[in-house]
Amino acid sequence: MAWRRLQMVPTQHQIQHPREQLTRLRTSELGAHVGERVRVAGWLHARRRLGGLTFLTLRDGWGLVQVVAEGAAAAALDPGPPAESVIAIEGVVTRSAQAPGGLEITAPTVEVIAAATVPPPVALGKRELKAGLATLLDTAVVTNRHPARRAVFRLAAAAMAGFRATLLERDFTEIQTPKLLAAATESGASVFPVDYFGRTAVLAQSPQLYKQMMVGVFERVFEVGPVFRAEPHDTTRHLNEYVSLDAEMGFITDHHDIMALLRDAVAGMVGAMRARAGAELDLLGVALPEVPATIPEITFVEAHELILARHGVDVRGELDLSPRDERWLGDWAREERGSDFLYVTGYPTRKVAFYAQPNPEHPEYANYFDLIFRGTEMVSGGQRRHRYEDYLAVLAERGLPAEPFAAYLDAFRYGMPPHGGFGLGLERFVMQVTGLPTIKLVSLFPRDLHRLTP
RNA sequence: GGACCCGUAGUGUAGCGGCCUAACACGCCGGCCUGUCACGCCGGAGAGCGCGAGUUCGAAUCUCGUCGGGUCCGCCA
Repeated sequence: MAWRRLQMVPTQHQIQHPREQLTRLRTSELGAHVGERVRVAGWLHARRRLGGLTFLTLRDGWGLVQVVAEGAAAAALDPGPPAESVIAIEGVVTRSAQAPGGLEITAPTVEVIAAATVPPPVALGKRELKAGLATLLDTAVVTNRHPARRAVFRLAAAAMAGFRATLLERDFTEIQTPKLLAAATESGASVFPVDYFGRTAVLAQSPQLYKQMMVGVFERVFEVGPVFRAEPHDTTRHLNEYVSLDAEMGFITDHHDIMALLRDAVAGMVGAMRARAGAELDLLGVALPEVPATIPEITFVEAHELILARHGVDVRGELDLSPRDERWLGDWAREERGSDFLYVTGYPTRKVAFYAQPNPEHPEYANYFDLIFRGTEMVSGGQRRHRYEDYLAVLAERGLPAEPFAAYLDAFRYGMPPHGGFGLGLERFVMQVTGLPTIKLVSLFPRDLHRLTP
């Protein structure tokens, strides 16, 4: 292992000009230190050797920087530590038109902090990762390091930050509801059972019931957290664990108040992606959507008529929209309304969850909406029922027992205002923004029908 | 749960009955190269074609089973 020679090579304790160890700078900070001798540390992203001249690319949590070694310094890097080894470099920040980004570090000394013991399974120093989905996911611990992969997750983080900021501005309180529950939060949905001290609990498939209860405490709440779905779905837009961005708010007139709130939340998410992750957007070549001041709205019934008129397919008897229908509606919104976003409102009451408030004038339709983003359903939301007796009636009508919902129903027994909210799938949003072909590439460690590791 | 597709070096692919003692690219190893930036050039190692059975004179190539992966639908975010 010839690179071990490096460990004998001068470290920061032995360099020619003994001094105290420099404070580590991030690669993103180097522009303010041109001409100074600095210390950077990170991963060995790439190496190009040209005889007496060696280029290293160092990657840290924020970016990349080129390091140029000549002469003896280059010889000391022959062959050097394997890719992805953790190294620290001290050298002079130099402005150079030839350097990527216009900056590079010259006259370096290289210290190996932790050598990689194997080469990465997929070459990480390339512009693109050449690996299939299964390889990418199975080796996510290292492939997620690639700048293009990391950028996706930074965008997700920016989206969450924008969501939080928007709701905090509007005096929402962030809450965390329990993920271990005694009973399913919504009827019919598949849940994961877990052993709870000898009893069977389930993983929360939605914060729905709890966030509604919390309207009784705070009026306005939101939550960013995981939800778990035991549905054995196997598609490019489903995960069995995903991040749900939930909001719930009291004293509304109807679902349109929620739709306006959601519009602002989405605009806040898009704005935060632009403000906080511009470099990542550039790297991925992502064009952010425009969020219209008012997102176009079409009713469920109108949507069916539209599909008949535009595509000659009669789905008027259906209780829902199929993925194909949603793609068609997305195309229509894009072409006819110039919007990537489209609200579909007024879903059939018997199709939506029991807590959905029916339209007072047309009780067969609910004050409910979906937000379609570029042809895929991204959000569901609406106005909830808020009267105790309405809940008793709907539970009875649907043949659901009241006992599992006792605490939930108590909230209404003790008085709740008209309220509503929504749940937005973070990964779906980021998938649609980035145009990635599968939602599994938007989750750090996706959980799907076949994958429980890593 | 239903329909369909695919499993070949570390990775991505080609080969689709004999020309395969399995090819190409990236990665890896060795050599040369002082401005690369998907560096370039030369050389090398690395798979016996997911696994099992069968058909055939002959199978990576055909059939069946099995395991693994994926796409679409249902359902949802």
